[in-house]
Amino acid sequence: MSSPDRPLQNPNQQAQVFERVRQAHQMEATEDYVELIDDLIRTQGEARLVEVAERLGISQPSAGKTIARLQRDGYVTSEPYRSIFLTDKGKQLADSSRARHDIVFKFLLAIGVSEETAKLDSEGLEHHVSDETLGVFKRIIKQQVKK
Amino acid sequence: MSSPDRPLQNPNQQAQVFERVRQAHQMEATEDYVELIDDLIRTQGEARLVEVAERLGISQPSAGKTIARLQRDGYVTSEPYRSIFLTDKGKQLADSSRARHDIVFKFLLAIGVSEETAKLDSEGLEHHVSDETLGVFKRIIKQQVKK
DNA sequence: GCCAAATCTTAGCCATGGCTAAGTTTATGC
DNA sequence: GCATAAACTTAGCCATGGCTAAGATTTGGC
Ligand SMILES: [Mn+2]
Ligand SMILES: [Mn+2]
Ligand SMILES: [Mn+2]
Ligand SMILES: [Mn+2]
Repeated sequence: MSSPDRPLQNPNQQAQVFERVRQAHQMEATEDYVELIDDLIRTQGEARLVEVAERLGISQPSAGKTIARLQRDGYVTSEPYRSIFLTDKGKQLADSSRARHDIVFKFLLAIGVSEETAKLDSEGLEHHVSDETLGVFKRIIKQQVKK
Repeated sequence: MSSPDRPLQNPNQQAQVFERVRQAHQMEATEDYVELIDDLIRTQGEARLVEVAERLGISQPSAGKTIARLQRDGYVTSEPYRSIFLTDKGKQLADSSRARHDIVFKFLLAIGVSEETAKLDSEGLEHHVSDETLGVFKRIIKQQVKK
């Protein structure tokens, strides 16, 4: 029942690890919103607040507040009572976020995770995968396809 | 340059995916704290606030506030100016969190990610891995060891 | 074209998790 | 054992991201 040794690492190193997670979380809402807005524009022609809120499972005022922040930070534009548009910056973030999300999703499928679980897990995992790890994921997806 | 089809899923289903990520994030601080506190008790004999704060890379008052919440929720006990102890509930959460964290870390190593990146990525990823995916990770770690 | 329903905004609330500044208590060194 | 340093608490600030209730605007049906 004894647990394996786990020597403490350098305090400053460890602090940098947690700092990086906090940074990832700071971008998370932004990435999920622009990705969703882009999906809605592609498939429905426009992104309405009511639909963004419904798909996130939150209230319209909550979604509206975050949209205001996204506008403040230059990811979207929106006028009162109108639908939401992505800026170039927002579109670029949406594209890269979706690409990363898709790789994480396909990777999970490739190693044998079910569709349903892959969909659930990838929504959270996507924001914490480094470029290096993403590269490894891509390689494994390719190998799987070959077989 | 065209992107693959990505039909929108059912709104309610999608909302449940995001709801699950929000739940995971709600437990995240708790898990990281009890895991760290347990590590400190194991290796240093006790967990002092000053060290918790230093290793998380945040101020002492910030760490203290979260410790107060953990106490309120029954994960730790602490008296003013004394070190921090885990309750049974806290110890159990620490153990399962560490086990999961270790599996995610070792899985990344097993598929070819570097030590440094595995350490960084696993700190965020650990909170979003379902039991099903964790099972697949374990299997792949075992296979790797056999080779 | 008008009324009702849908959509969106505004106002105000809350919890979490960051911060700094300043005060209190405990520990340490001499 | 006393002075100083270290550790901890308190107070008060902020941003994010949830909520409800209620008011404003737009849309759609007839
Ligand atoms: Mn995504
Ligand atoms: Mn996501
Ligand atoms: Mn996360
Ligand atoms: Mn973590």
